[in-house]
Amino acid sequence: MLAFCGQDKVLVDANGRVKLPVHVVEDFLSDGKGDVVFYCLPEGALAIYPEKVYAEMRRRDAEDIRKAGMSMLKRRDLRRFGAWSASATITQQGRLTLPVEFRQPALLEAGTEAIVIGVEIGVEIWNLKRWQDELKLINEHELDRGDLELAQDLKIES
Amino acid sequence: MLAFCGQDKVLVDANGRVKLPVHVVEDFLSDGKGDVVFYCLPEGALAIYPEKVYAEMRRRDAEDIRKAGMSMLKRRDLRRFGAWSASATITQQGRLTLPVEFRQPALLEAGTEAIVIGVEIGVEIWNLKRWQDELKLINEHELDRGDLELAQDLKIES
DNA sequence: GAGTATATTGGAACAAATTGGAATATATCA
DNA sequence: TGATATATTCCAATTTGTTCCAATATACTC
Repeated sequence: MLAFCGQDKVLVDANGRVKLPVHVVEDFLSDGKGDVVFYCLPEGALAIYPEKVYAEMRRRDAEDIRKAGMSMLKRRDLRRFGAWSASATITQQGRLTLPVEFRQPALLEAGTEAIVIGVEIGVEIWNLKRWQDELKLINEHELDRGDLELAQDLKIES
Repeated sequence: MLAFCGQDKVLVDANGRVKLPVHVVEDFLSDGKGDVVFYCLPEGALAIYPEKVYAEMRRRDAEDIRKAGMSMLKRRDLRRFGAWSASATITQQGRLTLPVEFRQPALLEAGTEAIVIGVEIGVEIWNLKRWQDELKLINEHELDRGDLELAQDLKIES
C-alpha cells in the first residue's frame, strides 16, 4: 500500500493539536513507534518525518563537529536545522501537538484550517490558504517546463 | 529521539543564571554528567557543548603542537578558543550561570530576554533581538536559494 | 584577624501552561 | 435504522516555569 500520500483537511484545535488522518497514523506506526520529527520549512509549512527518515537526512560525523568550530557557514547550517526541528510522538489518539515556536512561521495557530499533504517520505502540514498558493506555483512551474520542453524539441533538431 | 533542537525563550535572572528547558537538560545528561563547555562565538552568542563534543572539536595532535611554535596564525587560533571558552556543570535544577566575562559580548547581561537554540551538537544562547536578526538572515538566504533552484530548473534543460 | 557586607548558590512555593483522557456529538456504512 | 467509527469539546491532573527567600561562601574593611 502506498505510504504518505493524499491531501486531508484538518483543524488545529484550541491547544495547537492536530488529529492526523488514520492512514497517515498507520504509515508512521508501520515505520517505528510513532516517533516523528517536525521540521519547519522555509516555504512556511511544517514537515513531519519518521525519525529514521530525518536521521538519514541529517547524518553527520566527527568531521562535521570539527568544522563547526572553524566555519560560520557550518554553524549556520547546524543552527538552521537545529532551530527549526523538534521531535515528538504521536499520541494514542492519533494527535500531534505542534511546537509552539513553529506555529507562527507556519501559519498554524490554534483554531486555523490546515491540510495534511503526503510527500512520500513523510507528510507536511500547510495552512490551507498558503497551500493553495503553493499548489498554483507548482502547477505554473510545470506548465512553464512543458512549454520549454516543446520549444527545445523544435530547436535541437540539428 | 532528536537531540539538541528547538527554540526556547528563557530569561537571564538577576544573578546571570539561565534555567535550561527540560529537554535540553536531558540531552546534556544523556551524553555525560551535565559537564558542558561554554564557547563565546564571534557572531555574538554563547555556545554550550557537551564536554565530549568540545573535546572532539578541539582535538589536537603532535603536529598542532609543533605548529604552535612556528605559526602566529596557529597561536592566534589556540588563543581565541582558550580565551573564549569556559567549563561548567548544569545544576540539579537545570540552571547554568553564564560566565561573567561572556555576558557583555553575547548581550546576555542579567535581566535580559534570551533564547536557547538547539544546534544539533549542542545549544546556543542568544540575546533575543540579536537572534531575530540572525534568523532573518538565514531565512532570506534559504528563500534566495529556493528561487535560484526554480530558475535553474527552467534553464538547464540540455 | 575578626566582623560586616555583598555576592552567589540551591531550594521551595506558587502560578501557568500543557497534556491525556473521557464524554458527547457527528458522520458513515451495512 | 442501528451500530460502528470518527470527530470535537471539555475538564482534571500533571508537568513546567518563575519568583522569592534562605543559607553559604567570598570579599572587604577596620
